[in-house]
Amino acid sequence: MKRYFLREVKDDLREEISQYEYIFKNLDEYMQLEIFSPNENIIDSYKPITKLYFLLKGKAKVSLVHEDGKRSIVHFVKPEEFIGELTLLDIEKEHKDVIAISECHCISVSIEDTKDILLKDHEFLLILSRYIGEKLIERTWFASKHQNYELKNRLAAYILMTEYNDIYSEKHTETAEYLGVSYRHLLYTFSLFRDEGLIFKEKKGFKINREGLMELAEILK
Amino acid sequence: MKRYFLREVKDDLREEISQYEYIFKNLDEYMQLEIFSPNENIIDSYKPITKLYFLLKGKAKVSLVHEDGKRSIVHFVKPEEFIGELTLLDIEKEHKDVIAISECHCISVSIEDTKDILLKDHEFLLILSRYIGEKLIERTWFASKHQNYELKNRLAAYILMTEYNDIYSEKHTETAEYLGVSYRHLLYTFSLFRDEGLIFKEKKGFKINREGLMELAEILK
DNA sequence: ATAATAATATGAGATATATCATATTTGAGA
DNA sequence: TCTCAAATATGATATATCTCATATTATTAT
Repeated sequence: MKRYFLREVKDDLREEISQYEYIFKNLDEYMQLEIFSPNENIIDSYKPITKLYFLLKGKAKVSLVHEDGKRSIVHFVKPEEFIGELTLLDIEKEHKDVIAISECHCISVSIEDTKDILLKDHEFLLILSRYIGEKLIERTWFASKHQNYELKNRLAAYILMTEYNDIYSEKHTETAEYLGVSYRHLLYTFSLFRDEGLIFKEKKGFKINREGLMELAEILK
Repeated sequence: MKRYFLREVKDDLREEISQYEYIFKNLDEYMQLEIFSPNENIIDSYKPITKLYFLLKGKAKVSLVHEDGKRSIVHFVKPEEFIGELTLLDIEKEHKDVIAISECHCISVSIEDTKDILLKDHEFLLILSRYIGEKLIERTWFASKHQNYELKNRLAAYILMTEYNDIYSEKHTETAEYLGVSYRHLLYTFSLFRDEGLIFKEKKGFKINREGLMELAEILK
């Protein structure tokens, strides 16, 4: 992980950051830019969280390990999302791992230094409430669909959600941990999709048949 | 549903309400007391939400109906919880049904009238963020356990969570919709629990064998 | 009190998903 | 380049959970 003070940051990047200054008003002196490499931990579940992060670029996964050793991915963090906000609010007893999937650029501020300011700032708190509320809505939706529909429907929706230019190229291991099914069963469903012409293997990922997948996914709404 | 202005409310009840005035500071003129009977809708998914509620007494269920007609209960609302807060924040496109299970006493304030005040009040927003954040943590935990453990473990944990004086007396229909399994399968698991001496049927509900259930539940942590 | 509706119960059979075993391929680090 | 761990892949078998059918018993509303 590389860390920079704002004044050390190159102009173009500083420009990018300045676009989010309305969130961390007057906290320039506390803001740093941190860059994480793929597979690097942004947050470690066994280390205390000391900073609030705001992701500018990249993708990270939030995951936990169950008592029986299996792992669940509970969220994929994307740009313009916070990391560590529940610790800022002092409501999380045990936190999760956050691991960079691709290179991640984050704004960071020390919780200790900025908590008193942020938690009295109604504009910040409104942004934060909305962010947490949207995550709650998204997770509630996801969990209720998980409870009610089988993998083929959820997988179709997930492929459509993550494809880019008609190519799906997520890792099967991560997909299984996110969708909460065994790797084996995920692969059965992939081979079913291939048999039915819903996906076509390419060197890099799978070409998708959008209409076919939408038909399977639409029951989730 | 019966609705009262604060001034109409009896002294002892007004006393009870005044304990929460730190939440709705200076909004006395907007506050009302609403009383819902069991099975009455506090929120209807097909009607717009116009009020923010704060539950004082009673229990309510938040549920949704899937495209295929099945119902999921996503949350049980208990005293000191909000209802309608995601609408206040303007982030919920489709909201859910909220139905009183027992008689529910709620403080209500009109969103239209109080939004401008509440969303600029950092003390209120901090309370709200924490409330939403705690729900997020709880729901994330619940969903990940659902993905990873089978019904017998989750049911044992749920029985321990809801029992009162060693008696479990939730409705099977609601439990099935909350735990996200078919009613049939829930009943199979109940009869398994009876065979194994984990619960004993009584006139009103089931007597529980706490140690036995804890053994099954402990893997969830 | 009566009818209608919801909740509780149980059986038979189907299937979505898990477990375990094992082999091949890919990618990252020394 | 080589090595080792991770990711991909496939088979065989077990089981957790679902669907549908059908009765009985409580509750609620008229």
